Amino acid sequence: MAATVSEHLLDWYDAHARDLPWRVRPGAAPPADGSWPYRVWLSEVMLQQTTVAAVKPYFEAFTTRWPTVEALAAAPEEDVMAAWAGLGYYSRARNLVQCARAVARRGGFPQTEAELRELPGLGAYTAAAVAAIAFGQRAVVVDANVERVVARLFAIEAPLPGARKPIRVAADAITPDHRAGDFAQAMMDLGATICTSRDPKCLLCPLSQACRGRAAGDPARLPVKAPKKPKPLRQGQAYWIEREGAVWLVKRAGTGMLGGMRALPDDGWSARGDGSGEPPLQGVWESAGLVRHTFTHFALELSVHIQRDAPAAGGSGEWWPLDRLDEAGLPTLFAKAARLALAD
DNA sequence: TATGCGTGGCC
DNA sequence: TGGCCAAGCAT
Repeated sequence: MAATVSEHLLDWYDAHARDLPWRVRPGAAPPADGSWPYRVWLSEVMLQQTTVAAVKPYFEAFTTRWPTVEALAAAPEEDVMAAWAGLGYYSRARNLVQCARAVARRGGFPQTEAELRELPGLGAYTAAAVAAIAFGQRAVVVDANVERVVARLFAIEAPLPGARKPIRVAADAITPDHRAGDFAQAMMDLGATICTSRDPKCLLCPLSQACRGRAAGDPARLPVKAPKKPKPLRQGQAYWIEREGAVWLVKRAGTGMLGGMRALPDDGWSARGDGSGEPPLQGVWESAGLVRHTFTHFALELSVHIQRDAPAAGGSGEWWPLDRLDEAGLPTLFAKAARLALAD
């Protein structure tokens, strides 16, 4: 049965694999210029909790600008953070630079799952995925797609996240010794295109005959998930300080929310509570309106205030030319606030 | 094990 | 339209 599942799936993958910029077709040779593990790693990090559609333009931009891990390792962290702006989960960008530098120092990516797991930003999933896809190692690759497929295939009723262990055991049991990388990608393609969260297309599924979730009826209810906590609503202020065709930008603290990213000055709002309401400058402020933005764990209503012809701004920051604002690498929240201020 | 951490698309 | 969801990691 285990062999049957992986064989059916690999046959399906040979015929239906998605064509993605970071992939080679099943059976084709990877690029011979040594960039293959780099491209696999970069795509896997970008794809953490992020959709294929969102990743594509970033992957193209990164691999054009930094074609090798050595090139990325030599880049200023600031440039990488700015290039990552808009993709979210910015600790990934900080870890990306640290990882690239560690890999460049040691002369290339390690090839075992255990060594990969030691690199910054590589957890259980990414280490297994890189080991399997880039180096052909047998590894048990479990992401949200695999969890969904396996929970349905074996009709695992226990709710996530508690069900992680039995799901992993089941995934291990169906993972083949050969073509582990193709198998992992096939499971993810199946989850993304057939065994989708809503409205799974069982009639097109190569595993439907073996699927206990389908046999039990209503496979879409699996996997069962624990209820989510409600998101609090926070209020905050942001300040657009303009002078002679430039705006005052600050850099946020290295860790935590939007860590290390350029930003507008604000009043210290956070997931824990509202901002102080205190502007960073004296003077008259004009209201530019409200930005609503929902993060993973809270929603924010950000009031944007404008001061033009401002005197020298205090604290640390930089005057950023308005005609190059798109190069500042503002995360989406502050890009929205900037649009509001510029439209005013 | 629970929590903090982005964003955009979907219905 | 608001909640859900998407190739998770660090602590």
